[in-house]
Amino acid sequence: MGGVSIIAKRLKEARKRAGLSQRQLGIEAGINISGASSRINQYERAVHNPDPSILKGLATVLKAPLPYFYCEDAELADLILKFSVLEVAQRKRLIDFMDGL
Amino acid sequence: MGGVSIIAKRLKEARKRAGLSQRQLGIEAGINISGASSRINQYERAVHNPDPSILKGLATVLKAPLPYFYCEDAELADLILKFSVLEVAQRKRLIDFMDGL
DNA sequence: GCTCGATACTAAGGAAGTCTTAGTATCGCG
DNA sequence: CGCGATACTAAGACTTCCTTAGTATCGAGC
Repeated sequence: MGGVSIIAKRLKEARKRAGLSQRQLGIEAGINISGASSRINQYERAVHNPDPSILKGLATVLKAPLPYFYCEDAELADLILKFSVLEVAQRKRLIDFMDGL
Repeated sequence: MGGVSIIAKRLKEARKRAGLSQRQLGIEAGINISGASSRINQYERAVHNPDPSILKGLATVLKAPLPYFYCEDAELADLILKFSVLEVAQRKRLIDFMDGL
């Protein structure tokens, strides 16, 4: 079977990177404590899809930009993650470089 | 007032660029003809939020990557759009450049 | 290999959202 | 103005998510 949704995959990926449990992630993102574990689990298994406003909170905890979670292409996902930690001046240089390609 | 959701904004932006009506966009993306106009309108006004699977269809018609529609940061939005039209070799060069920053 | 706590996972109904339908408002132009 | 195309809206049918309660699985220590 092809794939769980891309959100599910990226979410799990980012949560592991952050070293959090499903429950911890949910709580830190402001989800009601009693449903936190179940909801994050449902998201990671693509039983349900978090809407952008929820995912934004998770993204903040996981220190990744929201668009990252919708990225099927691995290269683009990588680009987005790395871009998000660049300084303003470095971003400018990167964009200038790209415009010159 | 602050803002309609970022999806709404980017959707309208991209549809205008493509020169399509709300109805046309919906139909080309495979939405049932009788509800196409109303649904795209609801998305652009953030009355309702399209889920990723629907938005993917719209993204294809509008020739933009899915993550673009979730991008609040204008620079990152621009980066994503431009990256999506690069050749494989150019993408590689861009990523190498970024890794060296 | 047993126990215990933590973590992962699941079913099901109530709660909250979307989609469809039908229709009104507005715009552009002859 | 009159007409077609486009934009927009309300509301009920319909679909999906969120909460609750509970089971399964894993790992560490004994």
